Amino acid sequence: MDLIAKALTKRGYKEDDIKNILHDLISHDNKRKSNQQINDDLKSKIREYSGQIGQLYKEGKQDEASSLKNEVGEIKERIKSYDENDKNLKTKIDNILLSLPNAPHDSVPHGKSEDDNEVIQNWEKPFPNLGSSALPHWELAKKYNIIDFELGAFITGSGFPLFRNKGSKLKRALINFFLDEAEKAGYEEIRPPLMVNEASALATGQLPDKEGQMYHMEKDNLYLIPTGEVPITNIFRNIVLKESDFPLKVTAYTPCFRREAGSYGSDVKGLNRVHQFDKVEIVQISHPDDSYKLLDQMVKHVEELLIKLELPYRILRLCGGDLGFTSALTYDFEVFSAGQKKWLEVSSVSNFEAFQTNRLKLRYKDDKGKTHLAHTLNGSALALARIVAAILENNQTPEGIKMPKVLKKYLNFEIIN
RNA sequence: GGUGAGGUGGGUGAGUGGCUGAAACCACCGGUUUGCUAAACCGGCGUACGGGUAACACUGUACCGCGGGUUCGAAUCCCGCCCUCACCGCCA
Repeated sequence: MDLIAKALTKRGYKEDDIKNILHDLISHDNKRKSNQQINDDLKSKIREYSGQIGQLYKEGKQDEASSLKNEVGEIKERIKSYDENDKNLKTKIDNILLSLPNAPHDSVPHGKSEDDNEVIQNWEKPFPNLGSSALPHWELAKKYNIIDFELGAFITGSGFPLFRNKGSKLKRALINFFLDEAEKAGYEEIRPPLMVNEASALATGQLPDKEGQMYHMEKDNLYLIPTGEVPITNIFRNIVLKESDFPLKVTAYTPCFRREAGSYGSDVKGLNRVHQFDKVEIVQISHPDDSYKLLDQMVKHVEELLIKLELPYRILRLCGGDLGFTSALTYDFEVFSAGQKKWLEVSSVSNFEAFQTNRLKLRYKDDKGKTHLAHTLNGSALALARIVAAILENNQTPEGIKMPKVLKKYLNFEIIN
């Protein structure tokens, strides 16, 4: 309970709210326990009696049997109310628990908003010097006819850009590059469904927290995935692993769909924030003892990608107030996009500890045969839209936009002009 | 979408409404035995929520796809839903 209070405080909950939540939780739970004890006793009585009734019938003692029957009938009435009570309490408890965010790791800084995030690794080298003629990516996109925002808006709506020509090829190249790098790092590549059911969305914690951020198909009660994390992690729903299975590493390229309700202004200009974007996601299922070591590994992996793409980047540790609902510790990666002179978030690498596995029922047996919850981690490696924006802006020259060398083997051109 | 069959423990697979938390076999774990291996034999082998314990042990309840119902009593009967398989229809 102290842990919950501490966790919520760090996330910026008000003291009174915390008190109320805890009070409800404890009193409901106590009630449920005492309830269950009485109820179990009653049920056990019924089992005993019905056994006896059967016996009595065999012996032909109808009268005794029917008087017992009456007694069972009375007990059943009582059980009914206990059962109902139990159900109510359980849904109350579940609702509270589902609404509680994960507990932040000790290293998570205090703070209310993104302004309080801690820069743990800054960019020390100079930024690209483009002079005064530098264009933002949406103008470059138009100039070279590689992304058509208007056409995307015409077909679907704003925030659904249409990539064409070398823009389209650049995306394909990046996806292949990211997947190849993930494979080299030992991740199994999969192609998951892009829609998930309610159970899956609950298990990874998108529901109930992100209800309004997902596209929902009411008719079939399916959700368009907001990130590959959801289908990938749900591979492991309801599974008991052996200790020797760890770590499990899976990667996938998927489009991601987000409603981004409430966003506006320069934040959503061009590729900065879109409703559909491509992402290569990496996920690890870990032994609890190793998860922070693996988190560092994943951070390293993402950093390596940015270095290879020759993009200026910095790494932030999210503060309590900015930390995602499901995460215990998150590192964000931002790249500097020189046309806008702006940091763009391109990756988020998180350790969820047992938050998701609790909902997933993803456990493992230790050598004594006891089951424990595993840990889950994931990260974007990487999210495409903003990477494309940064590549376009940072690499622009009077002759055209130069492609990063590392993409050479994936592209049949070296410059967009 | 239509019709039919089916969903039982890690797997295969029994199961007349009470003696079934569930046979048997396989897998798995522990043990005995024979030079090793193999085999044979013996024992163990689910999850959740309670009680209990220092921790075990032990113990109550629930769970045979999910949710309801009938009954003194349900894996077993009834209803709804979901899923799987087969065939048909439609279709990239």
